[in-house]
Amino acid sequence: MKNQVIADIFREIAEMLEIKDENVFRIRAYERAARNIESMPEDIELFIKENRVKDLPGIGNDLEAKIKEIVATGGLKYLDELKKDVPQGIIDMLNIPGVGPKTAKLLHEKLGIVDIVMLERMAHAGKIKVLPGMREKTEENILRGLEILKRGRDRMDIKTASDIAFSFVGRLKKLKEVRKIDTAGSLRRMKDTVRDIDILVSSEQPEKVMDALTSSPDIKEVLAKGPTKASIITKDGTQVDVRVVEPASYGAALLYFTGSKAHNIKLRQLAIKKDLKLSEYGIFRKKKAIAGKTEKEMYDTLGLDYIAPELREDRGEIEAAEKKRLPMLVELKDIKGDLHAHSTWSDGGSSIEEVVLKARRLGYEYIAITDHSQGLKIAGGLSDKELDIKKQEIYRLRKKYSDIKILFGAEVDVDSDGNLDYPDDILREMDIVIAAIHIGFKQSPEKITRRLTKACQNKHVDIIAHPTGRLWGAREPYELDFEEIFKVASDTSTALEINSFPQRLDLNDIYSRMARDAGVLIAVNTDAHLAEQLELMRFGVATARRGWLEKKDILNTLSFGRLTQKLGIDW
DNA sequence: GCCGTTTTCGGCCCGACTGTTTTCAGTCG
Repeated sequence: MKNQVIADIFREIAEMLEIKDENVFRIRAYERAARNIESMPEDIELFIKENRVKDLPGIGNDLEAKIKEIVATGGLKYLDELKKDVPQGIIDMLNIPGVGPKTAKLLHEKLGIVDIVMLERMAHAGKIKVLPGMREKTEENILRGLEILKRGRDRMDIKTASDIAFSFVGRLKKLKEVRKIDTAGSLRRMKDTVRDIDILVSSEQPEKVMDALTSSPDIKEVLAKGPTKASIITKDGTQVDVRVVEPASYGAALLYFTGSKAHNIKLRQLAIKKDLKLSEYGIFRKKKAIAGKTEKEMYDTLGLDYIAPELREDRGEIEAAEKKRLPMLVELKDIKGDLHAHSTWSDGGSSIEEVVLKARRLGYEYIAITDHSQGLKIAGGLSDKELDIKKQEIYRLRKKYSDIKILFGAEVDVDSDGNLDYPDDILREMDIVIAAIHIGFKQSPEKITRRLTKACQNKHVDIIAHPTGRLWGAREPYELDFEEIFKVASDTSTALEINSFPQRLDLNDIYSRMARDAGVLIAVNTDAHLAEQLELMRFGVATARRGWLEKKDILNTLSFGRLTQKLGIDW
């Protein structure tokens, strides 16, 4: 899977060409290609094999050759050539908020600045404000940008972002000038990680909203403030962008502010084809506004079905909406139960009963209690004797709560050779068996792939949990031969999991879609270690939606009766 | 560098905010 490598190289080229002040459209061509390749739901090597690389949008003769070179050699001569002309230090300066290619180039040419350390020294020494087109303010802004860069504008996981946005929206909502308010941006699209928080407000008195916002006590810094738009940094270092529009433009602004950028660009191109103009204020024929109040109205006017925010990544959703062939995306209410939850029997913090009670409150038909297996000592894995006692406890609770089905199962460790941590005669007794890797992450992709396919081939295994092992901010996903895994999972009717934990969300959107296309069933589980964490399901469902999944693609949308048939549970 | 039911040449999404300007370039989303 070289998609990301290729995208990174193209993006690097685009940055260098910007510094070299090349034709902007040539630069955009590289950026566009990078975006497309990065987000495509198939492996680009497949396209090379089938000689269809040029079928990809934004790829012509030249980029096709470059893609082939990267896949064949791992590098690109053209990039090496560019690197001779453009010092890495200038590229690094582009990471400073407020510094773009023009400024970086000027700083390099006039002051010989080659890295960020040197830039900071020069700024403090007052050498920048004497350059043409620069004064005190510019120098201050560069220093401020350096501070922001140092503090790190890292991405947050979706739940953290969601929580911050929730409290922010809550406060702004109380203003009497605020008519409507929504979060937008990648948070509304439910991307797994989010960099900054976008909020859209509808109001007839934008200035008052701006004033209230920028004078709020939990704000550390105001980056920009105009009559309708402001960017601020909160005390915990999160950037929040707020835009205020009039009600007549609310839908257009929500559409624009939700993005993605690629989705917006494509919509605007579509508008141009129809002799219309699309902006955040509406859709215009000549000068006359013909849509803008709601998003639905905007899509209608373009001849498109309404596209859910989770799909707006320019991954074929606009074409599908034109043909009225968008998927009927799965919804949270379609989920009938959670098939992966822990209890105090292993490393969970809630008793089985607490988990069951929570599951009932969520209206589930069933809940699986799947504690760790014996080998995983650090997580309090259960021996076969303990399993017996736990089973008795589950039987007792089944009698007490007859309105929910409590499944007896385990999250069984897959050892470094692909063997399961319980023998078959124990697994046979379980309603549900989840296999997962918790050790040996550093093995070669081939070996990890073999471990997982071997686990799939065990007839007792129903689900593979968090297949790539990613822990956002802590552990990179391990590389796998997905084609092979999907094939074996499909052949053996083993479901792959979307794990709803915000640091996991693994499988991710792209791989979920690939898995589904390969005929693999998906299970959306929480892996809850506390009863309350059963509520994380909405993030897993969001990831499934981003992967274009429908109700029928997901194991735990089945009623209990259908589930027992599917899994061969003897109830 | 890509792309084409007006085109193989001449286009390429649209607008807000800032700082330096005296009408606009640079940056960002």
